[in-house]
Amino acid sequence: MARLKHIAQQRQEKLAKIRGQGINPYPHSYHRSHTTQEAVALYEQIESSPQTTQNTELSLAGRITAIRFMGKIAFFDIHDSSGKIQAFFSCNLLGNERYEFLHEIDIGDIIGAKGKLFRTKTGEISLEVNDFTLLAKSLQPLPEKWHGLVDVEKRYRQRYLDLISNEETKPIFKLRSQLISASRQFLNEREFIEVETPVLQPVAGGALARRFKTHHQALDQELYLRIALELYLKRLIIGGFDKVYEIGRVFRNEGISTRHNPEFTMVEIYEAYTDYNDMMKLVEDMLSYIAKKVIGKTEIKFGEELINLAPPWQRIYLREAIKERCGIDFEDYPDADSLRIRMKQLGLQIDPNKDRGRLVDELISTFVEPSLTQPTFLLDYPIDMSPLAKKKRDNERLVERFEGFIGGMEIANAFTELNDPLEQRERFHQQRATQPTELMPAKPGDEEPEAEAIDEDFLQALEYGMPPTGGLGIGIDRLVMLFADKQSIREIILFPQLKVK
RNA sequence: GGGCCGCUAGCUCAACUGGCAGAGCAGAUGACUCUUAAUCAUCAGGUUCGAGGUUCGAUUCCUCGGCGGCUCACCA
Repeated sequence: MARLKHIAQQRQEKLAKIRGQGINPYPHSYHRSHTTQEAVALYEQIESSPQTTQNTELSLAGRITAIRFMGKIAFFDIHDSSGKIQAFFSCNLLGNERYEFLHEIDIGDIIGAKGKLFRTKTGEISLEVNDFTLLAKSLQPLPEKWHGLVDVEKRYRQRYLDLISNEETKPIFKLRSQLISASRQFLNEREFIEVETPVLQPVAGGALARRFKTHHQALDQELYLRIALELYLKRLIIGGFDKVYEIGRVFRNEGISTRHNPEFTMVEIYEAYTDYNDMMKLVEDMLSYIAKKVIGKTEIKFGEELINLAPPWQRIYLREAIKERCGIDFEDYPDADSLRIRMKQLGLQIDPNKDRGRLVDELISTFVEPSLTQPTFLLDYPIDMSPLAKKKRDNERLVERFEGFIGGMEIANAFTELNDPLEQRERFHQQRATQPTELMPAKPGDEEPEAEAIDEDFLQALEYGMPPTGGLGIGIDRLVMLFADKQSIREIILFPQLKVK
């Protein structure tokens, strides 16, 4: 009883009272004729065309978010997913008994109401209710009406309350939905086919990240949650689907931050007989298509910046970008040790376990990434950090890879896919050899090394022959952050990962 | 995992240098036939995140722990 406090207890008493009157506080269904938004639009239309003064009865339903009694009349605010409308109740119209029953209704309850639309003296379109039905009794008090729910932790843990009481939350997730939907449209229009590949994988590859491990009982087999979509989508290219994509969740067992959630959504796109140049074109076209579709223009505001997504985006060679910003030409440092020494000279604190690829990555994120506000492609990465990309046509130490940056965030990653099965095998082995220790089992008690079991099944697939292919990955969450102008990934994921209390 | 900051009524926030833990909203009761952060009157509502410690006395100071925010590391 201490936990089920005062208000909840009072509401339970009301609930019992309602049941005592033979009323079911949780009926099975209710047929509404309009959403609140449709109702408001309907009345505006009726007003603007005087000849059709037909004002018919309609029925609405939603959650009560405010109650204002004024003696023998009352005003309730009713919210549904489309918006809000005011309901007007009067003792005259409802009769004493039904009017009195209104006192059993609380803020937070769901009701259905029938009546005709009108404008109040102060000009608000309202429903003059001649009949109403309780559809669900609420037993918990809602957050305060004026400030809403401010406590960030509660907003994430009880997202439904955030959605109910903070008006600005719902549009973010509508935007997210539209963005994903526009991505599908774009790709479908270009005759890509959408596929679904395993989330549970015996060998989770395609990226460098710690995995989540799980176990299948019946098979008595270890499985991993996927960390990328890549290796299965390439199998489909080999299988003869020339244009495939998948939008799906991937899982990375890494740190959590304002830009990282353990599970996040990626779209990966593969197209046979293209290379990374074609993929650049695809990213530009796709993002400006999405922008036009979702917000009607290619300019977006992100923080203080105005970003224009219209193609063509700036293209910079990675080597030049790094050299320009910190004076280091990574081509002068062919191994991790020499590069590390050079970086230490700049006052950087360097993790001694980092291999050359990771050191270059650190140069990017320290010196280059933050300044890439306008859409920019960084081109041609060192081979060390890209085991799945094909070498440059004229440089053995670089691969045909680009990353797309917007608003200082990495949004896209793409390469001309490596399709030489023997070289791929060799690169996997090299990668495993330089694997930093932190990807190895953390505790001595852990079983087999987690890092880089080689995906033999994938290598076998490659041996059957994969056409030259361009591949592209786009982080949907980052894209939503950009479009929603949010600096934290938790604001654009409905239920971000939090510790269990 | 490290650093900094935060946690007080259902919600939003106060409480000076350590001295009786308070307000608004939400709730209950009453008044009110056009309100909309309705208004007015009355009432109720607390393990001050948890456990220790210092003190005559702790929301306040100290230690440990929990959860969160920002940030660094890892990563995308």
